[in-house]
Formats: sequence, C-alpha cells, structure tokens
Amino acid sequence: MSVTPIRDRRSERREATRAEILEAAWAVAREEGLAGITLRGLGLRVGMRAQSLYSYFDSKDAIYDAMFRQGNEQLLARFEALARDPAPADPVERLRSGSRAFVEFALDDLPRTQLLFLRVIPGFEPSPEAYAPAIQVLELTRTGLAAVGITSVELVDLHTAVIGGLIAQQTANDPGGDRWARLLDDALDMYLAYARSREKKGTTKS
Amino acid sequence: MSVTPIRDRRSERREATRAEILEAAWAVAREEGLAGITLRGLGLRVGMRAQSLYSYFDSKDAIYDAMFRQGNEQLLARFEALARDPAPADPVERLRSGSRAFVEFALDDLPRTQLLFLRVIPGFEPSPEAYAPAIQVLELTRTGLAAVGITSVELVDLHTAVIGGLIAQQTANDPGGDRWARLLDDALDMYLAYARSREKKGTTKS
DNA sequence: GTCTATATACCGATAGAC
DNA sequence: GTCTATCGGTATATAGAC
Repeated sequence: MSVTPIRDRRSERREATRAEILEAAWAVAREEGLAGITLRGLGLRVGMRAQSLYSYFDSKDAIYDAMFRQGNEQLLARFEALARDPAPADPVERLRSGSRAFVEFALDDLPRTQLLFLRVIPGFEPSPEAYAPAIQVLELTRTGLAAVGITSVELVDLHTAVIGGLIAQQTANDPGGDRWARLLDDALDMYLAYARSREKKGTTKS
Repeated sequence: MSVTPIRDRRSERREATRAEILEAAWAVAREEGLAGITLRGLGLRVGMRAQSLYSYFDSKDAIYDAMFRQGNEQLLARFEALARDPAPADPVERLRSGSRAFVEFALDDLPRTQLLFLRVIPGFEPSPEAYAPAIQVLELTRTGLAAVGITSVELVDLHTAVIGGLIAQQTANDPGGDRWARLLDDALDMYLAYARSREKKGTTKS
C-alpha cells in the first residue's frame, strides 16, 4: 500500500530551478569567464535576489561543484555515445575518433575546459561525487589504448600529454582558431608510431 | 656642459621600491596563489598602505604586467645562458637541453608558469613590452629546431604542444611530482623520429 | 520559497590633506 | 610619497516578515 511512486511536483520544480540557475551560470561563464560568476549576477538572470539562491545551493562553491559534475557527465555521455553508435571496427580508428571527440569537447566550451581540466577557480576542489564521471572517462581511454596494444602507464600518460598539449596550446595561444587542433591526426601518427615500437619490445624500455 | 650623466638618486630609490613590491608579489603568489595577491597584502609586506602602492604602479594589472615581464626576462636569460656556456656541439643534444631547460623553468615556479603560459588572471592581458622577451625565446626555439632540420610551422607547433602537454599534465595532475616530467626524453624521441621522417620528404605531407 | 534588512569582511580604486 | 577617508563592489551569512 505504498504511495511512493507518485510524482513529487515540489521536487520537480526545485530541480528545474536548480537547472535554470546552472544554465545561467554557464551563460555568464561563456560571456565573462568563470570568475565573472557572482551570486548577484545569477540572481538577476533567474529573477531572484542573490540571497534566495541559498535555497538551492549551499554556497557558491556548491554551484561550481554542480557545474563540474555536469561537465564531466557531458564528457562521459559523449564517450559512451561514441562507443555505441557507429563505432569503427578498427581499434586504431576508434582511438582516433575518441581522441578527436575529446579535443572537440575541450575546445567546444572554453570555461568548461578551464573548470574541468585546468584548476582555475582559486579555492575550489571538486567533490568525489562530481569527479566520479571523470574516472570512468579515464577508464574508457585506457581500454581504447589497450585495444591497440598500449598498456604501460608511461605510454598512457604520454597519450594524455600529447592530447592535452594540443588543447592547452590551442586554447591559450589561438583561442577560436584551429592552429593546433588540426595537428591532431599528425600527433596521433607520431604517438602511435612511437608507442607501438615501444610496446612490441615487451613493455620494457630499450 | 650637460649634467645628465649624474646619478638620479630619486629614480634609483623608486626603482628599488618597485622591485621590492614585485618581490613581495611573487612571495604571496608562491604562498597563496596568483589570485591571493591583494594590494592590502602587498602593502602590509612592504610597510605601506594599499593606496600608496598607486604611486609605484597604476593598477593591480600593472603589477601583474611587471611580473609577466620579469618572468619572461628570466626565461630569456636562461635560454641565452644555455646558448653561451657549454653548448653541446650536437644540435639534437642542444635541442634536448633546451627543451629540458624549458620544462625545468616551468615546473620550478608554478605561479610564474600560470601567469606566463596559462591565462589564469581573469581580465589581464600582457602589454606588448612585457611580451617582447617571449618572442625572442620563441625565435631561439625555432633556430634550435632548424638546426636539426625542422622548419615547417606545423612541426614547430607540434614541438611546443608536446613540451607544453608534459608541463600541463605535470602541473595539473601531479604537482610537485615528476610523473610526466620524467617522460621528456621519451617524448623527444617520439617527436624527433616523427619530425625527421616528415622533413625528409621535403616539408610536404605524405 | 522569497523577500527585506542587516552584519562582517574583504576587494580595487580615488580624492584630497600634509 | 604617504597618509586618512571614502566609494562601490564582491562574498558569506543570519533573522524575520509574508
């Protein structure tokens, strides 16, 4: 005789308002940067006084945390969709499309990248819950590399460095352009040639 | 009968105070991060009210600009010293030691790296004067790459991406450690093998 | 749940006396 | 060149009316 499956309209409305506040936060971040987010500004956008936001988030850092979580969930969703849909049979091609998806994701939304991968907000540390999807993404990357025979920690780290280097240079020195992003295929050629020559020798260094 | 060559004790003292303020700013940055720099805090360190700092710098951004310039000058000095002293005869070895010097410089002082290479301060844009030494450093890097036969823009960009990627991952994901920094020699092996295979074919892509 | 009101504590920056 | 005084802005937080 439970009545639990009934819809909770109050919770639904609350969640909708929370989502609205987060959307406003992303909008501000894209227009004025992550540091440009202020409670007064957010309140203004959603038609509320700054103090009323405390009914939805415990603090400003809680808003950053929710944004961090959202961003990571978006990244994970993108990777999972990639693994499902028209996944290429060739593991090398899967690695290429995965790497490309990551670079596109990073360049698609600069403040999101700054929040997720560069630690731009002074005192902010993401909560373990918000960080969880990022671990799954790393795991997917590891599996993708293993599929082409790359398993050593050093070579996995080298892959993240190459991809991360392209993103870092692109965002810092040519924001909005593609001077480094277009080098992705070359960079993967470079990486794969080296990584496979190394892994063939039994994971031990020459 | 000009008297200009006389020492200007007033300017000297002024410059000394400016240097003292900058030193205090670096100290604060190392202890509490770049964002932790406040005019009140700087004034406290140099024995002055915050407002009095305006006699030495036009604004807080002007302090960041002077720091940016100092950092770039330090980097340039390091590269020029490297080119003089016991420069290896082998151009490949010179490239390796130059790359290593750059990574060491970047990891040696995290807030300096954040200021110079990642754009961490919200509204801050370095002035052309403060940026000038960075251009010289880029020029030295280009010469070093040309000495090993690498001249195409794409391959030079790829070099900065590889080095920058190691630095970015190291500082963001293992600060104080060497998980990515120790991969430098491997990364250069990888890069050089690819770059030379490409440049041999006459700078055109295969 | 949202408001007004209030409080403390910071921040960068400016005006004007000395 | 340094000071006092002040401005307008930020964040966090609480109390209480509706």
